[in-house]
This record gives sequence, structure tokens and C-alpha cells, in this order.
Amino acid sequence: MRAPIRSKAAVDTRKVTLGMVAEHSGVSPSTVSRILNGTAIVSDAKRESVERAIAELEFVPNPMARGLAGGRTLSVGVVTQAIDSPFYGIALRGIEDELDKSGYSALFVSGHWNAVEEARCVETLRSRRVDGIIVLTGRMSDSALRACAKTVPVVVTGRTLKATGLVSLNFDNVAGARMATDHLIQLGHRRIAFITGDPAHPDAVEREQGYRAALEAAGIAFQANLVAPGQFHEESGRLAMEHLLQARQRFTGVFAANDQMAFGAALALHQRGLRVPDDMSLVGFDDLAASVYALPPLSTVHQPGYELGRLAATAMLQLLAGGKPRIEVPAPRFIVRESSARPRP
Amino acid sequence: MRAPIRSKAAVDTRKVTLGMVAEHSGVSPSTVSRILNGTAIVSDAKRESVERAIAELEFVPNPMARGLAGGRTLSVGVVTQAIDSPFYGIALRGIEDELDKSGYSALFVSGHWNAVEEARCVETLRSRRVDGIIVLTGRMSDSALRACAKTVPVVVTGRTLKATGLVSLNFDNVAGARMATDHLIQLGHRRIAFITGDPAHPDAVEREQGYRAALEAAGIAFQANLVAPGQFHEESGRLAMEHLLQARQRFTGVFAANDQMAFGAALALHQRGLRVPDDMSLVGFDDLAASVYALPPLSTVHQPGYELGRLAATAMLQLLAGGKPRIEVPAPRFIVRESSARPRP
DNA sequence: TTACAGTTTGAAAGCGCTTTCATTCTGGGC
DNA sequence: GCCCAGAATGAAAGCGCTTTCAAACTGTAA
Repeated sequence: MRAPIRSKAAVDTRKVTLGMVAEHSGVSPSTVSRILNGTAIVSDAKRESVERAIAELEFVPNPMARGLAGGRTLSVGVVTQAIDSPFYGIALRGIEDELDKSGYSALFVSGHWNAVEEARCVETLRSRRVDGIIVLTGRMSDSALRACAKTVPVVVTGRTLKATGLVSLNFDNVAGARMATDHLIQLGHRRIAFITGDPAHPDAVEREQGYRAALEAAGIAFQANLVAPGQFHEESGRLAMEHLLQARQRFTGVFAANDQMAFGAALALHQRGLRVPDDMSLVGFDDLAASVYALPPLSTVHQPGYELGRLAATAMLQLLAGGKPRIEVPAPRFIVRESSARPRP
Repeated sequence: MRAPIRSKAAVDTRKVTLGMVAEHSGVSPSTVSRILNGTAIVSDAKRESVERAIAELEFVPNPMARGLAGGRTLSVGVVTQAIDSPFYGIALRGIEDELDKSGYSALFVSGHWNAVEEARCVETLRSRRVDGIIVLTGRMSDSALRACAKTVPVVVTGRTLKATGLVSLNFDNVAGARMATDHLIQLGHRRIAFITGDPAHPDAVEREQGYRAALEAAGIAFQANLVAPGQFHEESGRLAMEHLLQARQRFTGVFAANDQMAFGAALALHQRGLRVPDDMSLVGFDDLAASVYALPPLSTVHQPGYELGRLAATAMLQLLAGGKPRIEVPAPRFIVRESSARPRP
């Protein structure tokens, strides 16, 4: 038999129920519930006594019961691609921070860049009765998303989509990519290689569009042999760079469709004894935390991951409150660091 | 009025209840529950008919109700420091993967390296009635952890602790740090600087112990002015390196207590025009994914983050099953890459 | 044939909370 | 002083599931 020792910290919170609070303060459970949820006016006297009881008993409502009875769980599901992705990670943090303020919790599940797994994730979340679902740039089809939005509020990033109960936040990848390419052009580069992202990813195709648009605007002909396919991770960037180098194309600058690939590309350059930015300018996209500490620090398009996460969460909260969110995604901006310079004459 | 269109995919899962399954298959709810949980023997005939009904109706049990009634939620809480930390991220992934196999979900909350917030996290998790809690190298006191373990199974990493209902997984930081320092010594370095981690973190003090032990074993006197305090993040590493450089101490190698600080240190070196490893050898600790793509690739102590996560989850699962886990944490190993070399004569 | 241990099953009581509905107070207008 | 709208409150019915507990069988020994 365990002795009923209690430190002043809440150690035995779990057994205090709303009913006990009601009894302790001489009101009915209904009243306590009303005070807890602010669903009705209660006399100051009772409110006070109930609040005292709550404090004294260290009462914490049971979310299970709440969920069961009220149909809400105060939790929102987040489908991300990989819990450990440097880019999504920071967004997750933004979501967590924002949700936390409103008493919501986030339930993260990873889709691993796989539509089937993503569908499973959504099922898991639905079965856990999350109040809403945030999808970070998923692979699932627009129609699947729309269907999902019919039964539960959905916020999705990385695409533009209109539907009821669905809000989408899209970052302007085209403009961002264009800025990166323009930067190189303005420095005097004319032969600029491009390392693409995974073409199955809308971000990837949009960034390529931006690259092309910039070239075209500058009157530089697009050259297919100056673009190498990547898949958004470091190793693919390294390989792409290898590929480009081996092709013996002449070029003085490289735009990688994300920072991770830029890191890989930098490694390939390093292994070949080429120096950035002296022998080759390199720019990325995302502005990961690590880009500041890359050697040399990477010039890149800043994508506000944390902010994006917060915005997604805000939108979800508004959706949940029955509102019609109007969210403005920050415009891309280019951060000049040391990895880009004028080409050598 | 929405038409009752249903694709073959589960779209309207949410309203099917156990009661409906019972009715549909002509048995009592109790029987359905028993089949679902395998808590009693049921005749084959009924079992079959119930299973058919479940399939037909696409019934998915409501975890809320289950949690309320049964006391289990099939979810385990994970207290991490930051959802977007490169080191913890990979561990989270290990946890997620392992838990997933057994039908459990993980609920991640971030303590932000703050004992108070951590306590709040634990409260949140408890209030959500998680079946168990995994704490990744928390700041909370051993006693708080022990107290927690009295009411819910706990797995904690980054410390060694014995208690009932509690299993701890500790990585051998001392040995790891010793390997890193020994590596430098074997290359011929005699004046080796050390960038510490946050001293409030046990990992940090253990790694310093390893550093000192290696020096001592090699007959090199410990020099206080060769150690600079850091806090485990990049910027603190950069600052520490600055500090070391400004102090005009002579040294040819640096051991940073984690990779992130090593990256910062590398940047400081770069800014001073010093080259790694020609002018200065640099080794880290953790072997983050990014370390392979650092320039030059970082020599470091490999810490199996993913594996650690999986092991923690495995231990939790065993604990939950009523077992007494016996978990073996992999030994540290040193990975030689390009950031360390013999000192220049 | 009767009685009894052992098996399956169903009825019903919760788990802790929300919410409707009805009840009891208010106070103001006449 | 009386009546009624409106405010404050409580009783009670669930939410969807698990889990006793007891009833209804089964088969077998006497």
C-alpha cells in the first residue's frame, strides 16, 4: 500500500474530478463546467469559490472525457514529411508554439514523402479524433485533401487550393527562385547551373520556373545540360554537382533548389578542389539555420519556416473558431552571404 | 443537405460506433469489445460475424472513449528539448518508427531546456493520459523523474537512474569524449582546446571528464585557459572559438563538446582566415547528419540518435507490457573524416 | 434424471465531462 | 401586490467504450 505522500507539486493530479470540485465548492458539476468553458454567466460568488476549489484541489480536466462528451479533443494533427527534417522541424516548432498558447496540443506524424503513408497518417489522426489537420506540403492529391476537409478542418502548406473548411498557405517559390537567379545574374554570371528538387514536389517545379523566368528576363538562353536533377537532400545535391562537373559544361554559378542540396554541392566542389565563391558561386533556397554556419555562409532565399508554422496554426485556430482565415504569407527575400560573388574575369 | 456519397475509402468513419457494430452483427456491445481487445473467449461464429460487421461498417474505435473507459490511450508522451533540434530530431524519428509498429502514437512536447517548462510538459502529457513518458535528456531533477515514474512508466535518456517503473538509457559520454581527445593526441597534438557544453547538462560535464582523462593519460597538463564555455548551439561555438583565438593561447586542435558548436567554431576559424585542418584540427561530438557535409567533413564521435530513440521506445513498450527491459546502449565510436590532421611541425 | 462446475454471453454500471431542459430566482412594469 | 421575462442554476441524459456481475447455457458425474 503506497503512502499518500504528496509534495507541493502536483503529483496526484490524476484523480481529481470535476465532480469533486463541484462538491468541494458546493455547486453542481454543470456550473463548474460552465466556468471552465465560459459557456454561460455564473455569479461571481460561485465562480470565485469554484476557482478556489480548482486551485486547492489542483484539478486538471481530463481531455479524454472532454473529448468524449464535447466532441472536441483540443488537439490538432500535423502531417509532416519527416520529424527530423531541418526545414520542417522549424515549422513544427512554430506550430507547436502557436497552438500551445490556445491550449491545443499537436500530434505529429510523418508521411516520409509517400502518399500512401500520408493517407495512413491522416487515418491515424482521424481515428484519434483530432479537431483539425495541418498538412505540411504533402504528397497526397488535391482531391484527397478536399475530401478530408469535408469532415475536419484542414490547413495545407505548399500548394494553393480552394475548398470549404480548407485553407492553403503557399509560399511564392517562383518569385524566390527568380530572386536567387537574378542575384547571380546581377553579379555578372551568365552561365548558371540549376540543381532541381524532386519533380514530384510542386516546390521543385515552381523553383525551376523561377529560374527559367529569370534567365529569360535577362535574355539568357535556357540550357538543358545546365540543369541536374536532385531530390532535395544533401547527397542528391552532391551527386548533381558531380554530374554537372563531369559534363564539362562551363558555368560559374549554381542555384540549388534548396539549401540541403547546396550543402551537398559544396562538398562536391570541395572534393574537386574548387573554392566557393572564388571558383564557383553557389546559392540555395530555404535559409536553414545551418546555412549561416556553412563554409562559406550560404547566400539563399529566406523561407520563414517558423513563421509558416505559426501561420498555419493560426489559420487552424481560426478555422476551429468558425472563422474564415485570411492569412498573408510573407514574401520571399534573398539573403546575401558569402557563397556568391562576381565571376572571375 | 450533403448527399450520402461515399467513396470506397473511409470517408465517414467517424460516426460508426461499437454499438452499431454490435447491432449489425446481432451480439451485445460487450462481446464486440471482447473481440476487439481479446479479453475473453468468444465463439467462432460470433467472432466472424462481428469481424465482418467491423469491416463492412469500417468501424474504427474511438480512442477517447477507450481512454476514458479503459484507462489506456495507446499513446506515449515524449519530452524533447526542441522539436527542431538536429540531434533530438533523429531520435524522435526512431521513437516514432518503433512505437508505430505496435500501434502506439507519440505525443511530442518541447521543454526548451528549461526545467519549469519540462514540468509543464509532463503535466500536459499526464493530463492527456499518455500510457508512458519518454524523456530525452531532460533538465528535471532525478527525484522529479522518480516521482513521475510512480504513476506512469518512464524511460529517460542521458542519465543513469534506478527506480521502479523507470528505465534509463545512458550513452557513454566520457568514453566518447576520451576517444575524440585521444584521436587528436595520437595525431600529435599536445595543446588541445576544449569547447564545453552547457554545464547544467550532464552530457557536458561527462564530456569534459573524458577530455581531461585523455589528457591525463597522455601526460599532458590540463590548462584552464584552453577551455572555453559553450552552450551546445552553433553561435556559442563560434563565440567560444573567438574567445580562444583572442586569448592568444597557442593550440593546434580543438575538441567541441558537440557538432553544432564545432560548426560555429569552424565559422570563427574561417572568418579569421584559418583553415581546417591545415591550421587547426577540429573534432566534434554527435555525428549529426550535417557533419558529413560540413567543410571539411567533420571528424566526430558517433552517437546513434536514431538507434537511441528506437531503444527508448522499445524499453517503453516492454515496460508497458509489464516486462523488465534490459537495454544495451551502443558504445561510442569515433569517425575520422577530414577536419583533423597532424599539426604542422 | 438431477446437480453442478465451467463456458459464453448480455445487462448495466460506470469513466469524467458537456449540454439540454426544466426549475428557481431575480427584478421591473402594471 | 401580482405577473412575467430573463438570468442563474441544477438534474439528468448522454458521449463510446470497458468491465464487472449475473444469467444462460454446456456437458458430465452421480
